[in-house]
Amino acid sequence: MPDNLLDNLNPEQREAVQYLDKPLLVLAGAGSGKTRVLIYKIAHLLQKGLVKPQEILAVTFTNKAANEMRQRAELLVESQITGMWIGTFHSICARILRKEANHIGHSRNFTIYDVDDQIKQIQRIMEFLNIDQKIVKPRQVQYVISKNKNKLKNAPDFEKAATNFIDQKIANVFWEYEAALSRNNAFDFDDLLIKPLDLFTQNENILTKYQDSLKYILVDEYQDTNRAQYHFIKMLSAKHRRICVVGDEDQSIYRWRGADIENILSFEQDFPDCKIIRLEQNYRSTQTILNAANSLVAKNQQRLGKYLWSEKEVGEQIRIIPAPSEVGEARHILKIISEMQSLGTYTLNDIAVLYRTNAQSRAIEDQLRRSKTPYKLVGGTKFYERKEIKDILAYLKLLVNPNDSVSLRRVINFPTRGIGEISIQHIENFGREKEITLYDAVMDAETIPQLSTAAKGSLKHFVDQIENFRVKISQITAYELAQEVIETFNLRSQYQHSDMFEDKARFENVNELLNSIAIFTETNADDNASLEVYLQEVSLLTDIDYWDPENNAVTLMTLHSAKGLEFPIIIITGMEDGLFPISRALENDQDLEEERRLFYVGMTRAKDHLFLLWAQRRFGFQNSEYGMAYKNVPSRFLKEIPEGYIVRPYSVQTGQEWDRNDGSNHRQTDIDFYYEDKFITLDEPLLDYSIYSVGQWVVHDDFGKGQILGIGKSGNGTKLTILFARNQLKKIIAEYANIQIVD
DNA sequence: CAGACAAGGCTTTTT
DNA sequence: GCCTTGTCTG
Repeated sequence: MPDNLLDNLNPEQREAVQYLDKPLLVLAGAGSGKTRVLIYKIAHLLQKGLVKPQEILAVTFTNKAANEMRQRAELLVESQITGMWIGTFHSICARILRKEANHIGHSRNFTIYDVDDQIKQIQRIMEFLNIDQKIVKPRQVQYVISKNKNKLKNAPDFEKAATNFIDQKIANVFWEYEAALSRNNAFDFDDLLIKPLDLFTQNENILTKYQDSLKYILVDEYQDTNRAQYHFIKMLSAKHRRICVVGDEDQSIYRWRGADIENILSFEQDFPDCKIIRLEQNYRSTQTILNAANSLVAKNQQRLGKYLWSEKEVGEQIRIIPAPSEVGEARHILKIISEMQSLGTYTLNDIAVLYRTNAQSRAIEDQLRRSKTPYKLVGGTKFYERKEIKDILAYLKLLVNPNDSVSLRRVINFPTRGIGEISIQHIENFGREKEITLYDAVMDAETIPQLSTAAKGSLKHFVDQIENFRVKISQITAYELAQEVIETFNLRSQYQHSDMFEDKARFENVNELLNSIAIFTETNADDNASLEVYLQEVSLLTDIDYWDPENNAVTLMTLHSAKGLEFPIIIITGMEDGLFPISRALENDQDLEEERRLFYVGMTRAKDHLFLLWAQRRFGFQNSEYGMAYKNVPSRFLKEIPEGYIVRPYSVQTGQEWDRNDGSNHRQTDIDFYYEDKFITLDEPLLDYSIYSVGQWVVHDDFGKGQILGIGKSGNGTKLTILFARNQLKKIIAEYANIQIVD
């Protein structure tokens, strides 16, 4: 164990590590070594023998960060750290609920519902309550319920506040929803945070137990805590008050999820005797990048304020690059990648492409694939949300928790066993009458008069199979069980002999899932290797937890996912008003400030080079029209960066600017422009599956000359959106109309 | 009751 | 534009 543990820290970091007995707020700017402080603090506490590992509660933002933190602390103290409470709020709360479930009417084998499960449950309730799902949308109901639970408002609270018809309906669903989850022995994501609060409030002895045993509390990314999380740590630290929160109000980007920036802004009021330490030296970015980011975020009103400085070199200017379209933007990314690689100091791992919305990845992926550039995509369709994976997990969840009616409904006729929607209705009605769970109703299928003999036989067989497996849970490993379940119910073989590309991918995904269960079984000690723990942990994993920084490839992800990471080269795409900042945030200052913080987070991920790209036209939804290309205006944030830090290319737009409201026949010329003294031509067709391309001029028999604004499919035909003279916007099927391309 | 096809809705960001 | 959902047909 090294005695000079603290020598690697700067004075402020060292002070933060050694300040132990009172509440501490560390305001840590981007790249100022806050993770370092947390790791050294854990190591320091353990090395001095001040606390035992199981007496530390350390909350991180991702599971991945938790693992890394533990491993790096282990390196410092030169021994294994076991038993420490480290993880995300959600995983720590799940751990507590597992231990204490019986005190709040659940058992430890509870199921965790994701948004998809929640919506399924809500739909069933709405069917039961005869609420028209076209008028009140289940997705909306889920959103409202979650939003309220986030604010610690329960069904009675919501009902009291409900004034209009729709809210009253939602209130009814809210009540039923809570009852259903309770019957199902299930928690949703919000419950994981709320239920421990109920537990602590209702059982003072349990609260005391945790207050006494968790002697030191550390919270990372404090600016992104919500009300429930705030109460959670406040309750636990109330007695000993040995709490250290680390955060940066300028990086608060989860307001939409209930995060309350007030939690960090008002920490001083909550803990009047607290100490505040500012970490303002940035070790990550060049002075140019840092100064530009500082200037940007200084436009925000809601902040405590700090000014980051760096001893790193001035570095290259930030490059702003306009592209004609999202395809052009993607091609610029290729150019940047090859230019950066030609410097000889960077690998593909050093490059990340960031964007505001997941949908933007498509065009970029497309170009990367064509140029055979390896890339890794974070986010999008998450692994555990894929149908084939959810099917298998639903079987496993049902085995562990037969009360879970959402999972039961998912698998009761998959693979098909002749139990259709009508039969399920009969079973449900029966269960409701007898006040028994859906699974118990299925077990009693024999006595349900409305069911056909075939259905009864099929259900009997199904129940026998499930019961058989339930006995095995305690006898064989989670991996063996999953394997047998997959074999028995044909959950893999049905994808095996298919020629379809999707099925091949599904087959591989099933193998990958089995692999992950195998790893879990191997790496966890007996009592923690149970199927129930696996299922609960897996529900809380996110895509970033799988991101492999080693595997040599460019990383693609949302700006949100990039939080906490750093790369030598950052390319931020879609710097357009309406996309970033996103249109919905333009309406109020608070949302706009959050967008600005998000941009700040993106900029400060960069160590050496920063590129900001925008597309003059972009396909996709905009102005509530889909599949259309619209002219974009560069992001207002670009103007907020002082000119000295940026370099803009010279665009050779010889013609007038493109304007879809202008019926005149000028040709689009923004395909070509100068960039850093080089003349770049993007002369490949934008969409190579069609002889048509966006921007092309065509002649139509009736409408005359027009310009193609959008290309799409309609059945087997090609649907063209064309702007003709006198502002006539027409959608035309190319194969039926007589369209000539004008050169 | 299951598969095929058409219409409708929808995108911020995620535990 | 895409994906999910609903409806029609065998």
